[in-house]
Amino acid sequence: MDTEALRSFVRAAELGQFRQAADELGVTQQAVSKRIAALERELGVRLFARTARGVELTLDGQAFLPHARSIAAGVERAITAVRPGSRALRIDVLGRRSAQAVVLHDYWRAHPETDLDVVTLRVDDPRIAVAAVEAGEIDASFRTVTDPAVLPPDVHIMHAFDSPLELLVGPGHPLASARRLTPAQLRKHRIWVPGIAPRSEWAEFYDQLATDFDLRIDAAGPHFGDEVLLDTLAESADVATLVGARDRYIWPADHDLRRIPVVDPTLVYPLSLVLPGTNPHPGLSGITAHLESLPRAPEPAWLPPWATTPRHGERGTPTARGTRPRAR
Amino acid sequence: MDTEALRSFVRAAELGQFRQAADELGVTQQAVSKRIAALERELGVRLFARTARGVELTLDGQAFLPHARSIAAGVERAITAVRPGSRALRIDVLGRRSAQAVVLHDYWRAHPETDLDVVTLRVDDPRIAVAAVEAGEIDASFRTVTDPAVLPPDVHIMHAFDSPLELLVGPGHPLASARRLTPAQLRKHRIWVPGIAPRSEWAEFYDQLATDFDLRIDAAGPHFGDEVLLDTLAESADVATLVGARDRYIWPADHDLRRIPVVDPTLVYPLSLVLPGTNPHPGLSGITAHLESLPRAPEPAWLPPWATTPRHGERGTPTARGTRPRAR
DNA sequence: GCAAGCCACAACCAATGGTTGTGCGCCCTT
DNA sequence: AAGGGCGCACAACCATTGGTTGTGGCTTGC
Repeated sequence: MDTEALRSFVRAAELGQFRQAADELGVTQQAVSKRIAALERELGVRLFARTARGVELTLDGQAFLPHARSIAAGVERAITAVRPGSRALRIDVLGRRSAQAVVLHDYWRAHPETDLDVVTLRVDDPRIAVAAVEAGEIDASFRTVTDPAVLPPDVHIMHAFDSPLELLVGPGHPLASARRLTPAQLRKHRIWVPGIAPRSEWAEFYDQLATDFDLRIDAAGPHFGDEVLLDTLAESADVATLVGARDRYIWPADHDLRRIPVVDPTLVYPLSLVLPGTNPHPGLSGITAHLESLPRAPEPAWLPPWATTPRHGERGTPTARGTRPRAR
Repeated sequence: MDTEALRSFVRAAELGQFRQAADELGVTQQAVSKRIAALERELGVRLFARTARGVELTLDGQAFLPHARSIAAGVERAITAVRPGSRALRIDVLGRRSAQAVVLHDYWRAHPETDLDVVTLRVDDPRIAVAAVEAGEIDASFRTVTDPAVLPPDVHIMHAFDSPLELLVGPGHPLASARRLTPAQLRKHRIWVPGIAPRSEWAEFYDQLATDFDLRIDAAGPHFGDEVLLDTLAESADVATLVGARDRYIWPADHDLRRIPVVDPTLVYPLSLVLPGTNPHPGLSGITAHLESLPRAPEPAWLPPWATTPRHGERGTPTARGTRPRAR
């Protein structure tokens, strides 16, 4: 099926004439006639009744019209999604089930008119993401640059939102029935976070976390996918992992996994957004405003030392907050 | 843009290989390669990065994929909407702004998975609608057959829902500030209902209404469209019309038209649905169940004598209720 | 009765979209 | 290091499509 034929059909149905539609579309009347005839042949039904003063829709044509409109609009959106120069807002997330994607989805549901495309760079190195933002291939990226020195001058970074961590354990784990946990209670338990690339933002985060609270965080081993991780957790009595509270993991109901909030202090993974300093995409301001409206994690909270952006309405360095949990 | 190329793109993106996609689609690998190349040329971007073991999506390809999926799904729905034999549920309404369309829209919003097409036969004669139902061109029609003798044996009719009437007047009309009106209060005022075909269900209804309540109902004159009617009402100090309470008329805000409920008794236009007795469309049962769940108009109510279907939970003939309003 | 307007058909031609055959590059094996 | 396997791209070829112009039939309105 040819989408040009669909557009011709829509226009002819709206105008009631092949001739006018043809003029608007810049082709001859005969071309429109052939396009419609081809559509009718392909569908096996008559779409128009030919009258003396033009055409009018048959019942099949009436039923077909809204679908044709919707397809033509979809084609339009698809083209704007990739059109070089003025394409739709494009944001890089680490995964479709991540809290980042959830936050973007929330924004899109509140502003459904936004042409927003969510993509994944499939690389761990934040420098590649920064380069992609700088080159304009993506309009923003949920990455953290722990060393601000690597940022080019026309690339900025902002705090996106706080992602409080929860412990994810199977039903046989000794902590499975806890309603909430403190970091101190995690001390003797093995926490397995596979698939962490060395020297990545996640590695640094877990290193710091393990040091500050004396935890047994095991980042070794390849990551065979979420399914393997979740299966392992479900069957094991001594393996736990940490997940973001807003991450959307999906597991079979019979796995009976439990998410347990960690509090006092809340362990916060601070997510950042890498953005271009010059010529940002016009749709980006809505996203940043939405991010700034999100509440920060509740106090007391622990954040890694490289989260140098001060929390709203606060003075002092977050590093000071980070090294020792502080009661509110 | 060719939708076959889009389907190829989606399948290739999902499988990560042109070869497999080509096998599934029943064409050669070279054909898929050419289709994708044509898409890329048309869009002006590269959709796939060619690797040694197949292909993987570029950022543009990632952004394009959900749109391509949505278009392909739309094409699928468009085809099922008209496919002879097993097409989508198709229901005839008198107009897109009528209460009938509103009720169908309500149903569809509650059951968005329903493939439902709303069409309009554009004829006044209910016998044509009955013939269309009998022939299977439409699956149901919101028409009223006042003489059941014309119904073929395999076509049925059911009460659909009650449509209480409201008076629609401009700001200069003497009744414009009323909160509600009784039929007796309408007696001296001219009520204009243009575009009523003689001997149609509407003509019979208004005839009966005028007789029973001694009203001045003027059904003469051609109907030049809703805009003309609404403009006339807005400017006139002595013309009013009747509209269904759920009809969706749209008028400019500065027209300042008012809808005034008519009560004591409520004037009810009883809408019916014409359906086939044999081989009804499988999706029809949901519609009829929805219609039966709708509340009847509040008592006291006036209905035309030919509304012979007894109201739920009532005995006796509605004709008796019709000739004289009865208090609850 | 005739002119005007609109759609369909015919003839023609360029371009498309499919095929088969082949070449190139990468990975993995030996 | 060499070679086979695999997967995509390019070339050549051909049937079909999708555009054009020209024309005819039909209805409508003057």
